[in-house]
Amino acid sequence: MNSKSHITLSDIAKKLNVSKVTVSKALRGHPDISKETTKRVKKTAEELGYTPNFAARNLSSRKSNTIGVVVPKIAHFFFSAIIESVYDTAFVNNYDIALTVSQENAERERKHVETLLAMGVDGIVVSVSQQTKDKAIFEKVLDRGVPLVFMDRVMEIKGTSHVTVDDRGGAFNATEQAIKNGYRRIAHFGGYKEINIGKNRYAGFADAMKQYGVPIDPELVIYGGFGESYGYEGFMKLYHKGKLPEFIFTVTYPVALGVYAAVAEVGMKIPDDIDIICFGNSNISRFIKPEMSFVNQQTELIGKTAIELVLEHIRDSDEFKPKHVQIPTELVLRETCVKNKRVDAPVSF
Amino acid sequence: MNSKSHITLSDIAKKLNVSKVTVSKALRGHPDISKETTKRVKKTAEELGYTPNFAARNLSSRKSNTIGVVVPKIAHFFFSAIIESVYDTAFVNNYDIALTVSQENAERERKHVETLLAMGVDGIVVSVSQQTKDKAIFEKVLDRGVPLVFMDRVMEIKGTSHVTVDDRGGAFNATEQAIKNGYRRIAHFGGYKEINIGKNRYAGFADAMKQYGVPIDPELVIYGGFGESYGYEGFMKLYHKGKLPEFIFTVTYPVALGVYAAVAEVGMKIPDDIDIICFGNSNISRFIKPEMSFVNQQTELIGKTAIELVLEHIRDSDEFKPKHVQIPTELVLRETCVKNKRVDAPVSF
DNA sequence: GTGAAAGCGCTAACAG
DNA sequence: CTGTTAGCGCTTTCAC
Repeated sequence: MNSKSHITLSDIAKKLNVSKVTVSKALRGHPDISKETTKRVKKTAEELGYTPNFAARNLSSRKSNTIGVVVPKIAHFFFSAIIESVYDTAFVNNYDIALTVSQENAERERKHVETLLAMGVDGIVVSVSQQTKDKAIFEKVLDRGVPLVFMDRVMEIKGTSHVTVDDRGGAFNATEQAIKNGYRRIAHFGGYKEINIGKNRYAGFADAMKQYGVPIDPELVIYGGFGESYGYEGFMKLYHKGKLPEFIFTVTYPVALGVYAAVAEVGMKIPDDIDIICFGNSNISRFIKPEMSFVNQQTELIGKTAIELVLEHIRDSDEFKPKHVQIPTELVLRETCVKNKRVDAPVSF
Repeated sequence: MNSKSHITLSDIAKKLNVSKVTVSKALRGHPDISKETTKRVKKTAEELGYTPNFAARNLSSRKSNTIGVVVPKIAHFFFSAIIESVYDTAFVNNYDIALTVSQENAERERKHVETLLAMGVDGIVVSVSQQTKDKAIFEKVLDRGVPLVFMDRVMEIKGTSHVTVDDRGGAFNATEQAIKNGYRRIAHFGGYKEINIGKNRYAGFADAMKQYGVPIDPELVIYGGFGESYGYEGFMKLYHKGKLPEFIFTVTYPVALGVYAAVAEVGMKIPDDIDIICFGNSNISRFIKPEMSFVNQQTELIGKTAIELVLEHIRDSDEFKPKHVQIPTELVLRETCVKNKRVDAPVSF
């Protein structure tokens, strides 16, 4: 704000010879006010170039019409896709978004939540950082009576809603697909096992291996992170050990991309020399050859659902019971994980 | 907000037998207040779980400590990288960011700017949508005395600062590199020519072609958009026409990625059958083989500079003269655009 | 259908 | 160093 004098409700009121209250109500389309007056008010507001003052509005109404969001990262397809959907969903519902980025840092996350509270947001949506252990700040949110929804990366706290992906089921399907193609030496690049998605995707992998009686080789289960470099390094480690698997199931698309690069570097070919599938997707996957098969996690739906859940909670704040929504996955087959490995000795179940 | 009663300044004041003002000042570390009192105040604030009310603070101080940002898209590396840097820079300066997304829609952009004004942000940073023609909303921002900075995609409006990339110079360097490698039939996939970056990158391309006396074949200059699909379609169009160039210079990394996919599909090889370079980069480029050479536009620096410029303007609102900062580019050579096309007939200049 | 009074929680300006 | 007074611009009763 600055020196320039602003037009306020009173200015409009004066000009129209009505009270502030009438103007305020008219501007918000309150049914108290006659169509006639409402029209006149809106017209002069327009003419005068009136801009409402949200700080004043929020202070007196004790609502902000804003949903606070905390994500660990932006510059990664998974999150940026979710965020875009979060913004779109808020937009159609006439809500604003206050977005903050923790950069995978728990302390920064805590500060951001404090800020959102101070801003008086009507609800908060969080995807926690990799570090986050302490629940205190989230309990503070609940204490304040602010609806809280976790998205993808969750904390188990009573009173909060969750939107998660069916990680275990999706991982099961991917692994099963590999097994049905005849693969037996199957590796899993799992990200971080401390985080729910790492844990659950491993579980789905293990489920499938067990169900089909395929042994898990612990040396082929590799952790380290969710980014490209971990895929690259993981592959190289196995390669240099001389312990290459026939197949790799990765916890994220970026990890798989790292594997692509490593495989190319050592002069091997996907899917003939080593085959692969991943959990998740990317906007560019259509343009990376061979086009990878993947477990689709419907990012758009995740963001949309999270926002709709907070809104539901906000609007229904007495009745609302926290919900745990699980977004189903879809196995999408492209050019990897589609050929039968052992043509000479087909397996059937 | 909700039923739960909040702790306010008065509560702390009462408990400590001082006035609200003292508490307010102490909490903000105002030098008026003694160390002793400040300490006590902060301690009880902590104990009581005090959360400041920004709406009240903003209303009374007429500042929001927030910078509004409008970008056309999030789920694209270029913007998400800038946004991350915008957030980081604001964070170290103790400012909040109010981010909005226009989705390349001028009307939505206008609404978002109105919202930011209503929120009373202290400054605004905008990267305009592809559609934007009307300057009115931005002039309104200036009218209100709110500092305005354009970032990458700019509008020519007096009183605003600009952060742009040296598009023309970078495009020149890329094209020159191709020419020096012996290429003559050079195509340019240029995005949209209506937008400054499309215009300027073409200009740099044309500069180089002219300077080295290489004719531009109009059929090899293709427009359509900044995304992958335009690269794919552009290549296919030329391919089916039987008018393939030796070399393509693309306006963005995604466009080049589309070309990669198309080239692979028709069974050709980069860089041997057709060579390429692009303007811009992506977080995944290291993992796409052959690794593309590119014009680096230092996304991080763009976001950082934009925020620093608004802050400078905000802090110095009388003295400040709008600045036009141009971020230099760097030609980064990897595995494309590095071999001399005509080994038998080397060219020199 | 309209308006008067009161106050949201905080900070600015000044006085002591 | 501390406190008093006033008011930011709006919405919420509740009376008319």
